[in-house]
Amino acid sequence: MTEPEKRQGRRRFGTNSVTMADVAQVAGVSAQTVSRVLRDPEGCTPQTRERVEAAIRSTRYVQNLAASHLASNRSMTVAAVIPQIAASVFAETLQGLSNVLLQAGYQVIIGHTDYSHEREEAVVRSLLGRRPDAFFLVGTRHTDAVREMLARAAIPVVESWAWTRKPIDQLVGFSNQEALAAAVAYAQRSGYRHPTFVGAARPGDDRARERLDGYTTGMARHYPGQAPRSLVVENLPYTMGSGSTLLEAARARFPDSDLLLFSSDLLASGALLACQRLGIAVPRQLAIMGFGDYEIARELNPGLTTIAVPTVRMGEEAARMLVQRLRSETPAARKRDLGFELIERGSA
Amino acid sequence: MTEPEKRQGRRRFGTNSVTMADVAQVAGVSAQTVSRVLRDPEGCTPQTRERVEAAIRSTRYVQNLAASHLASNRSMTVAAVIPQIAASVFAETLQGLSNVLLQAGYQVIIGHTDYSHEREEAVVRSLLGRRPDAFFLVGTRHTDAVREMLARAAIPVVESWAWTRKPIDQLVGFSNQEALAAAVAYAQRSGYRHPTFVGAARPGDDRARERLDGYTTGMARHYPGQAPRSLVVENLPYTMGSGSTLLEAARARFPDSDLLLFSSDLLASGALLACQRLGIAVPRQLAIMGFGDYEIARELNPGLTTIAVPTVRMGEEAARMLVQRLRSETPAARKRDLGFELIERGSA
DNA sequence: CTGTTAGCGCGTTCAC
DNA sequence: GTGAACGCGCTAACAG
Repeated sequence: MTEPEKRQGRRRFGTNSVTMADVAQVAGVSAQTVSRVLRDPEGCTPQTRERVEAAIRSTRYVQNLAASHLASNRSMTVAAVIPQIAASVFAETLQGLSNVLLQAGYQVIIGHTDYSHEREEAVVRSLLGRRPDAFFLVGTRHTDAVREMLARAAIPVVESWAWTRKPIDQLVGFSNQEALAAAVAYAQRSGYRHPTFVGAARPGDDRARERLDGYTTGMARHYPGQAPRSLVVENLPYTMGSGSTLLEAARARFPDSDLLLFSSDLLASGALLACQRLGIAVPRQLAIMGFGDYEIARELNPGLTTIAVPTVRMGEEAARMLVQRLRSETPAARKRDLGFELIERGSA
Repeated sequence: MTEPEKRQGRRRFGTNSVTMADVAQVAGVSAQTVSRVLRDPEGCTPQTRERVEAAIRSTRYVQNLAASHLASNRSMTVAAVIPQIAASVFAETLQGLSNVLLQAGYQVIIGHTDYSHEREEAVVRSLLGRRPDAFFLVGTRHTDAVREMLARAAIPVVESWAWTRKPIDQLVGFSNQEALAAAVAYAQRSGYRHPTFVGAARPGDDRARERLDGYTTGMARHYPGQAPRSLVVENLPYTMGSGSTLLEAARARFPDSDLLLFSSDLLASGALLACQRLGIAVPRQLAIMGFGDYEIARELNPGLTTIAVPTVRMGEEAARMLVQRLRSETPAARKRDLGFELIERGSA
C-alpha cells in the first residue's frame, strides 16, 4: 500500500514482494526487531512481538530465505542424494528424513543419480551450489571427486542403505552382504539344495552388487563344495516385468535350481506372479525369496519370504543424527547399524 | 591457498568456501568477468574464458546460488507440491517434471501435504520463502489463502492431476469424473448389472472424490433407475491391505454386486489378491476394476482392468509449459487435457 | 530489550 | 569485451 521511497543512485529492480523493512515500518520498529521476532520470539517483549506479528499478518510477509541464508551463512536445508525418486523404498527413506528434518526447521532438497556415479558427482556439485547445511547420501561408495567435494564443504554427512568400516562422516544402515548371507543360511536350514541368486544391477547400484557378494560368501560357508549360481543382468529396469524375464532366464540356465534369491522384492514379485501364469507351484516346484519387504510381499499368494530393511527408520535416524550435529551437540554415535530381518512367508 | 586480506571494520564470519572474487584473483580478471563466463560463455574472448574456467577448476569453485538468487532476483527453482512423496504415481510425475526442468537449469523443491488442505497452506507458505520462479501443484482445489498467496507471488503456476474450468493459472491434467463415467459405461457395455464404487478417501483427496462423482453421474446415465452403490472409507491408508479390507466390507454391504470399481489400483490389487486367497473367481464371480494403471495391474493374474493416466507426461508437460513461461515465450495453451485410457485386461 | 551499522556473494548497471 | 560501484534482503556484531 505505502509506496516505499525511491532510492537514489543506481536504479535497481527490487522485488515486488514485501520485505522485512516494510514490516518494520508498519510495526513501527526496526528491521532487526522483526528479524528477532522471527528467530527468537522469547527474546523481546510480548507487546513488541505482537505488534510485529500483526504487521507480518497484515502485510502477508514471507521471509526471503535466500537473503537469510546469505546473511547468516546457514541455508536451513539438507541435501539428499538418492538413486531414483520413483523407487518406493527410497521415497520412504526420504519421507522419514523429511518428516524429522521439517520439525527441526530444515527443508530437504533432493537430487537423484539414476544409479550412476557420474551423475552423482554432477548432482552433488549442483546441490553444493545451494550450500546445504548437511548431506544425506544413499550408498557408501562414491567417486573420489564426491568425497573431496564433501570434505571441503566441511558439513555433516550421513551415508545410508549399506555398511562400511570407513564412512565419509556418519553412517546409518545395514549390511547388504550379511543380509544375503543370512538368506543363504536360511536356504540351507530349510533344506534347499541349489539356491541361485538372480538380480538386475544398474551400473552404479553397489547395494545390489553387495548382495551378490553376500550370496557368494554365504554359499561358501553354507554350501561348501557347491559353486555359486548367479544370474545378474545389467541395465534391466527394476520392475516386476524384469522379474518375469529373469525367471525364465534363470530356469533355462539353472534348471536344477530349487530356490531363487532375487535382489529385490520387485523382481521376486514379478517372478512369483509369472510362476502363477506358467503353472509353476511355489514353493513346491520352485521357491522364491525377495529383498526389501515391499508391501506386495505380504499380499501375494503365497506370501513372499523376504528380508525386511528399515527404509523409513534409516531416514528418521539419519535426520536425528544430522540435527544433533547441526545443533553441535555431541553425536550419539558415528555409525548406526539398524539391521535387517528375514521374514518367513510361504514362498520359501 | 592464498590467504585473503582480512577486511577491516566490523568482523564478519565469511564463508570458508571459495568465492567468485577468489576465482577472479586466480584468473587475473575481475569478479564480474567470472560471472559473465558462468552465465554467458559466448560473451567474452576464448582466452579469458579458458583462464577463468581453469581457475574455477583449480579452486574447485562452486557458485553460491543464494547470492546469485538475491542479486538477480531469480532463484532458478520451481516448487512442486504433491500429496505424498512415497506415492508412486506422484513420484513419477515428479520425475517427469524434474527431468525437463533440470535440462532448463531449474531445480525442483518439493513439499508434501499428506492430502490435507491445511498442510498445503503451510507448505506453500514455506516454499514461498525460497522465492521459487514457478509453482507446480497436484490438484485444482485449494484454500483461498493458497490462491491468494500464489496470486500475490505473481509467478507461473501449473495445476495438475485433475480438470477445472478455472485454473489458478495453467492446467495440465485429465478429468477424474469422466474417467469414472467411462468406467461405468464400460461396465454397462460388458453386461455387468451392479457396479459398485469402492474407495478410500483421505480428507483432502479431491481427486478420489471426483472419481466418486464421476461414478455417480455415470450410473445416472448408463444405469437409469438404479441407485448408485458406493463404499468410501475415510482415513484408510492407500495400501494393498486396505484393498483387502474394503473387499470384505463391500461384499458384506452389497452382496449382489458383480463389479467393484476401486478408486485406485493399489486398492484393486489388494482386493484381487484377497480374492485369490478367499477362492473368489475373478472376474466370473466378481469383477474388479482399478484406477491408475500401476505396474502391478499388468502382472496380476488375471490382469487388472484399469484406467491409465499420464503420470509422467503430466510432469513433463507441466515443466515445458513453465519453462516456456519463464522464458517469456508465448504460452502454447493455458490448459492441456492429456486424457485417460481404459485398459481392458482380464479382471473385468 | 532495541536500534545502528556493515557486509554476506553475487548480478546489474554504467563507463570505458 | 572488461572493470568499478552499488545494492538485492537479511542478520551478526556492537552500542546503548
